[in-house]
Amino acid sequence: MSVRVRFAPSPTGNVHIGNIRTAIFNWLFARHEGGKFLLRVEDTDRDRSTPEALQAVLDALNWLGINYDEEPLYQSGRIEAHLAIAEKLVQNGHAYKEDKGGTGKGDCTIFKMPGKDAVYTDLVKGELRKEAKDLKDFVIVRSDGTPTFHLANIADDIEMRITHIIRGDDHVENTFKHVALYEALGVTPPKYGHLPMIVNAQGKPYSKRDGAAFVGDFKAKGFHPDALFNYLALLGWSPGDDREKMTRQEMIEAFTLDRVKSGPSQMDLVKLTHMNAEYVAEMTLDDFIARVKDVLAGTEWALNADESYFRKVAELMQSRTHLYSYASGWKYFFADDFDYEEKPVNKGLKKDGVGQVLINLVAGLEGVDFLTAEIEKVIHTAEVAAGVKQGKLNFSIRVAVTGCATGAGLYETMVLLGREKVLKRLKYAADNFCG
RNA sequence: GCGCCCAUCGUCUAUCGGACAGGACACUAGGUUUUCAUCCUAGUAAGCGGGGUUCGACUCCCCGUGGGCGCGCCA
Repeated sequence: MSVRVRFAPSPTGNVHIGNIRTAIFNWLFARHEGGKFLLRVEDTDRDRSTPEALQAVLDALNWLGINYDEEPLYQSGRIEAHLAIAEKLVQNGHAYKEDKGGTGKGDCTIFKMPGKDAVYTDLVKGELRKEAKDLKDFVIVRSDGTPTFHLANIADDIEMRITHIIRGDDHVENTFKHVALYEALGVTPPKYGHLPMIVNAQGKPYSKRDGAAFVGDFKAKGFHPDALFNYLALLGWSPGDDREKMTRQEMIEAFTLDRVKSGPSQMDLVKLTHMNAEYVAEMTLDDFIARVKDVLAGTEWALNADESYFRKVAELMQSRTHLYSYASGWKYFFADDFDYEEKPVNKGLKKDGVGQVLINLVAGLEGVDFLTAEIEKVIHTAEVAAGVKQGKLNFSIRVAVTGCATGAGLYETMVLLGREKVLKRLKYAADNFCG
């Protein structure tokens, strides 16, 4: 029997990070087993399930490279089928109709639990059992005639011939109900595996308040999809050795559910960022430029930039770009109206004597070839003249020329900027910031 | 409240009874005879507590503690 798994999002426009990790584990499992990864769109909430919302979900999957097999199943088109199954259960004597709780809203259809202890073996948690007294009958069709989650869920899983259900931890208790439903229908239940949840620093479910929570947020913040995928795959799962940065293929080969941890894991944006930096550092320059330009779309100085000059800047900055969004700080390479950061200015420029040193530097830099070695010599000479230690002046010069405290190699940055801009900014800084 | 699940450095994790509990992020200290968000080196840091089982326990069992999840005509 070949493996068939599914990802079943509700198209509400956003895909939560916990849900996408579930998708990743399902996908990895399917690819590892040589099976199918299917998509089911749970669009029964007609108000929220707009075409745009569905497209957002599809975009998120596509962005992360999570491809699916076969045509998606739309749950909204299957209500008749769901109800037919409920009717069959009533006829079999496995379900009954009743005005539950005496609401006066009319009868709903209730599934009758078999009244025996339930047990199943979870692919990640092991054998789980529940006593009959803790298993209550539950509604499968509401009094307004609409099927509930439980009914729709198993009906569609049967229709899609799903063999393994890998889903969030919060569904463990439901599994006893679902298995009972399968058995009442005379269908062999699929295997279940429940994934622990992703929590925040407080141990609570990871949410929007903890920073980025939806796939789109990570894209907007400048994360590379492969890095997010890799990081999420390792949250709760490990290949068993010390590998962390892995290719898709390596993850597929190593992925098994018995290596999934059963306790919750805390999301660490700092570590994700580090992993992202590794992906960025090793990609080709062309790819890097394309991604960065995507982030910079709509930014005037970037749009108007000279191609080959932009390329040089990107080359210089790639290894220090942890997130694509860092590129928004490259403005000083392209335009003179960049912002000077307050702290570095206070620390590097607003000190006695710095202004004069910068002015002296202008004179020194006017007469030499504008190359790193020559620039270095001039700066050293200036340092000796000012009686400061070698390298001491670099920070002030950097702030004067770029407005930032950090960046690529100072001399390389100056060469790229060119003599004209450098001298102009040195003078500007001396005049405007230094005492 | 009842039921189920979980428990290794601050965080993500390795270890599936047997040598100094390993790696990564973060942090700290050096180095790269220039900054630095890159790179290199080193260091700090963990088995929740109590009982067992065993020659031997992080690993198995029990109790406690802590945390998570569930207990809807929500999904």
